[in-house]
Amino acid sequence: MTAVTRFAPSPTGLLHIGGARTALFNWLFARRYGGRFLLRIEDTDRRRSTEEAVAAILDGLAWLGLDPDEPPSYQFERRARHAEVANAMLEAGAAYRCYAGPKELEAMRTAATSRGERFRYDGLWRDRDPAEAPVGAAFAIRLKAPRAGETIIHDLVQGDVCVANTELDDMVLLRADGTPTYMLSVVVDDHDMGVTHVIRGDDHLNNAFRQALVFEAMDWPLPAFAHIPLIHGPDGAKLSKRHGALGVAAYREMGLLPEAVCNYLLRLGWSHGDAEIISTEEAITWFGLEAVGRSPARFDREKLESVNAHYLRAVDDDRLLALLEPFLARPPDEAGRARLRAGLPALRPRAKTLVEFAELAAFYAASRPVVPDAKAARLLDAKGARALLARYATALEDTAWAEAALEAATRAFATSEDIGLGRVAQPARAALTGRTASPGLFEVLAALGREEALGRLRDAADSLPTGPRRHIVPSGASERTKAR
RNA sequence: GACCCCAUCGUCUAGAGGUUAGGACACCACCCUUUCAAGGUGGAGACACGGGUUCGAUCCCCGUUGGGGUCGCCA
Repeated sequence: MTAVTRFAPSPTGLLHIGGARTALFNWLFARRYGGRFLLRIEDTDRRRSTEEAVAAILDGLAWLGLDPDEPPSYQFERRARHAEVANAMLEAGAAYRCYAGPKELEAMRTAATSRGERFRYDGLWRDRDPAEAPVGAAFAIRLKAPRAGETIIHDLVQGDVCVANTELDDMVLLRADGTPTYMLSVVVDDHDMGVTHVIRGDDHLNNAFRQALVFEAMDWPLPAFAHIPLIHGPDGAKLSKRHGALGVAAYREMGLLPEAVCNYLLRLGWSHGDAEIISTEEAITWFGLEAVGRSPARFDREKLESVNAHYLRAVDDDRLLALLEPFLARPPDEAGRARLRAGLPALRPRAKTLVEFAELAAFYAASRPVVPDAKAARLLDAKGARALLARYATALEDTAWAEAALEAATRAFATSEDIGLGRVAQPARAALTGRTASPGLFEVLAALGREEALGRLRDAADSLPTGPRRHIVPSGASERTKAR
């Protein structure tokens, strides 16, 4: 089988998470069956389509690595072809001219609503003698839909879905201004592009019936349909602005990795046994529409971040460093970058996102003097802490600068001071990182390097108490000054 | 409201007539421990309800309830 799939977004907003998943499934399906994945920008709504939205879609797909196999096509450019098909249908008697104006349609709609019915065009001009048409008036071309029987879609995900043709109305194919509607354009384009599998959101399932009618009217082969369940927000309703329907760019800014986003999205509505972390290669060999679930899934940010944490550990150092820099408050200097690189391994299991990672890594990138946060300051201001750090720095001076040796030296120092390891580790951590929580002390010391580490220790030993009320105290009295 | 779709732990899901109903995220406890993580061990936690079919239903059928989607000369 040679599959041709397509992703067909309308450029009226961001590439949101649902669209991204639709694109992913289409991309995967094409890869799986050695076919082609196409991108079609459905920009026939001229008022709402924007250049920025097109750019956002292209950028988003590129970031996710879901590149189309051919340059994107733009639906509006094919309007002449669409009109041609509409006219062919008119010729064939599969469509007719409708002269009903907006006011008449509105009346129909309100009448239907008041009767508690679903609005359907009532076929006013369907069988009317064209001779009665107002001369020179604008007309729309409507599909002459069957009025009896039923239409069945053999959906690859939803199964056979059947609807009575009385539910379907004579939809507009070509507007009064001569532009094609979505319903027409989609069918013509899917046919002309040779699309074999239409994989899209469940919200299009109802459209599939109408589109099937057009395929039928033109005697074109029907593509296979696969309507995948929508992604819902935490409250169970379709993901929308309400939940902050974010573009994929927002996920990048949250510090998420594209491979993590793809992995998470893949598992939303599709599964392969107990597999959770799935590489792209595995996804391509495993993916299939038969394993796509039928029920909608809720978006869970925590799980996404957990998947991201997993991928964060696997990113190689160079890429991670590059990824991290935009998230750092200020770009590190050469030495800072080297410290950061050395500190990477111990940081990896501690961050779920690049934002968190950058936050945790800041102390490596920053240069002296380290400014302690409130809790760290309290530790440093504790009685005897600064003097202890001074002695500790001295004790480390001749130590070989490697984790094991540093640990041995530190333990020996604690023993000589007759205190527990924590009593020296905690203030040292505060001096070294400015925080009370950090990677292990010895990892930090090693990554910082001898000069920087001893410098930071002595900076803290030499500085004055940093409590909220900073008074200048006579030297020697500092130990009695309580930080409160 | 009409039409269509859906229904297993809080969430994502495995399961395709017989299972102690499995895994993941989150949660709780313990272990490890210089802090925070990570890791390890353990725990709590689900088949919406009612009828069928069957020797036997999470699984098949019907209904109920609940949730969702669609009802444009938007896409």
